[in-house]
Amino acid sequence: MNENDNIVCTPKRNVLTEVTNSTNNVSPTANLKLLTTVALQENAVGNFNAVQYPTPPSSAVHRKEKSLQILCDRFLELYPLHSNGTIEIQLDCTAARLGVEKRRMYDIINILEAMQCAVHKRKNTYLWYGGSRLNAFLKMLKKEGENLKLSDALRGKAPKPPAPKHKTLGVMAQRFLMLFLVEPQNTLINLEMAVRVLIDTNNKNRTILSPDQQDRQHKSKVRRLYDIANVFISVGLIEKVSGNSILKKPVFKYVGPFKVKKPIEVILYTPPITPLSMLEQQTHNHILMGKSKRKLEFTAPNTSKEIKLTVNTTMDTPSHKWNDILLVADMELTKMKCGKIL
DNA sequence: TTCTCCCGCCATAAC
DNA sequence: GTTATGGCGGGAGAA
Repeated sequence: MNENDNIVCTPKRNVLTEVTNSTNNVSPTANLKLLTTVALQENAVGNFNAVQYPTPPSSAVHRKEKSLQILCDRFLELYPLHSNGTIEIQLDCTAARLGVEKRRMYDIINILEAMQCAVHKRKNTYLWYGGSRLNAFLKMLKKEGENLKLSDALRGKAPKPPAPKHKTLGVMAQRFLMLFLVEPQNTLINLEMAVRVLIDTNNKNRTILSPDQQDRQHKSKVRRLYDIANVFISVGLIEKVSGNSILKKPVFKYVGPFKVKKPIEVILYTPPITPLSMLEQQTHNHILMGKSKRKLEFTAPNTSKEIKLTVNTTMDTPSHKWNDILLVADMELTKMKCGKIL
């Protein structure tokens, strides 16, 4: 008898297919997902002391039920925007509680971090501020959007802002939001036009990209904006407006700063929403700036001057303005189509 | 057929 | 060297 016979071999990955009744091999990520589910079920029996979200078999879960918007909704149930003080978020635990892969948590937390709802504290750990600093940050974003002349860039009257080097998703989220903030209330923006403003077409790499590569890059950015838009909808910053007569594709409208999710949550969690003072901002700047090389462009207001600016909340924007913006969108799409043909 | 966007590979940063 | 993070695009469900 060989002594190696007593050594327990590492099980083959596809052994879990017996549990899932799948005939296919199980990837490492799928293994993790399954283990997470099993852990959840065991924790449900034990004392997990948390809201449980048992994960139904993937075959029973519709695509829409797994959307980033719904996932973010559930995330915000765990960590409300109106929570008092700061909460420490363990990313892996949160992913397990929501029954999703950790990768999906990065999608959400990166966007929320870009909105200063959270800050990366250390490995696997984020500090959750909720919406406490959102109002002040939106004012800063509006100012920055004006500096970047995004409103003019939207109409082709100004150069597009330079491409971000790091934290693309977060930076794109900030810039996407800027587009709404620099425009009057009820301005409709669609993803195609947003992408064309947010992507720097003059960067060096652009010149060596083939039309096919450019097309793929464009589509990739649109995909990212869908992700961002879904999180923004969940947060209550924007709404999807469908069924307009000019554009077939949905457009988005700013409805922020952010919504109160449910009446019961107002009772449980909601203090009055108060803009963060500059003093408080400065106190936390060292945390917000971080030391990561993967930085966001805008992390905190820099001057007291910026705090004086207000977000345009005019409610009586004339309806012809909608048509104006839709016309811009239509022109952008037409230009894109023509450019593609040429 | 096109739109929407989930999923997970894999490169890079962080440790 | 290992692990954490996040860019990216394939491809499948929804419209």
